[in-house]
Amino acid sequence: MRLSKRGEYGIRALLLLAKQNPPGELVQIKQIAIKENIPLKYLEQILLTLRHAGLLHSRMGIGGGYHLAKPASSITLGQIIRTLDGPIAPVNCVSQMAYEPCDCPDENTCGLRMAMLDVRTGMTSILDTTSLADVLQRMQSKAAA
Amino acid sequence: MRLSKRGEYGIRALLLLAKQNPPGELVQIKQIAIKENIPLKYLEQILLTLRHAGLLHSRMGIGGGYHLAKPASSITLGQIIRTLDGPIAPVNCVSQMAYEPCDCPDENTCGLRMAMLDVRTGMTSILDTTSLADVLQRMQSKAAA
DNA sequence: CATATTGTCCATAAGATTAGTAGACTTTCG
DNA sequence: CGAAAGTCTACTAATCTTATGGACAATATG
Repeated sequence: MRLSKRGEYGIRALLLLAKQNPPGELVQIKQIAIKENIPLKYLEQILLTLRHAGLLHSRMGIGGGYHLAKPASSITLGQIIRTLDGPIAPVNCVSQMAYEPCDCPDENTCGLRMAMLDVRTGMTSILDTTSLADVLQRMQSKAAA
Repeated sequence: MRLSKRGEYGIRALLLLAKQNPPGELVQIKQIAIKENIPLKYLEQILLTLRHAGLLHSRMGIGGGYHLAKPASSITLGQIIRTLDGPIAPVNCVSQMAYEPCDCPDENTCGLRMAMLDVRTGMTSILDTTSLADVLQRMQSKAAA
C-alpha cells in the first residue's frame, strides 16, 4: 500500500512547478532536482513521462525548462499517481481504469472484492478530487498558522 | 497501491476459516489450498506468519489443522494486511505503526504529507473497522439477493 | 553559422521484493 | 512404531524499483 519514490518525486516536482509565480514560469530540471533533493537523471525520466501524459510542457535550449501544461487546479494527484505508478487499486478486479477479473467463482459475492472496492473508493475519492492547487492552498493555510 | 498475493491469500484463507461451522473447526492447509486455489507451500508460510502474529491456532498430527485464534468479529482486515504486507501507509511519514520522518524541511506544512495522511486515514478507517465477520455477513446478504 | 545550453531518448544495472519451491524436521494420534 | 499433519529454513526465478550513463536533438545568442 505504498506510493513509490517515482510517484513521490513526481508530485513534489509538480507542486514546485505549481508554486511558480508568475504561473507558467519555466523551471529547469536541475533546479527542481536540487530544491527537492531528487536524483537528476531519475527526475528527467519522471518529468518526461509526465510530459508524455500531457501534464507538462517543456522547452529545450537556453532558457528552457518545464511548466505545467494545465492550471494547477485541474491536475489531480490521482492523475499523477496513475501516470507514474499505474492503476490505483488494491486488486485488479476493483480497478476503474485497468479492470481485470480475479479468479473467484463469483465477483458479485466475493467478500475480499467488496472490502477492496471500499478501500479503492476511499483512496480515489481523495486522490481524484485533490488538485495541485488544493494541496498548495492547504500548505499556505498551515504555514500561516 | 496494491494488496500483494500474500495478503490476498491470507485474507481468503482466514475468511474460509471464519466460515466454519461449528466455529473453531480445524481445517487442513491442504484443504484451504485446494478450495481457494492457493499454492500449498506458499500458503504454509502465510498461515505460519499469521499464527506467529497470534491470529491463528494450529494442531499438528492426525486430525490437525488450523482455526482462528479469536472470534471472527475481532480479527480485522487491517491486522491481517499489516501482518503479511507491513504498514498500511502510502509514505512512512504518515504511518501509525511504523512512522519514519521523510526529508522534507517541515513535515507540518508538507503538502504531500497532508494529502497522504488523508489517504492513509481513508484506508485504515475501512480496514481497521472491517472484521472477518463483517465481510462474511456482507457476502451472505449479497448472496441472498 | 557556431556554440553553449537545455531537454530527449535509450540502454544498462544493482538491489529489493514477490511469489513461489524444496526438503528436512517435529508433533500427534492410533 | 508409523502415518499424518504442521514447522522451519533455505533457495530461486522473475519482476519491479531506483537509479546511472551517454549519445542525440532542439533552441537561443552572438
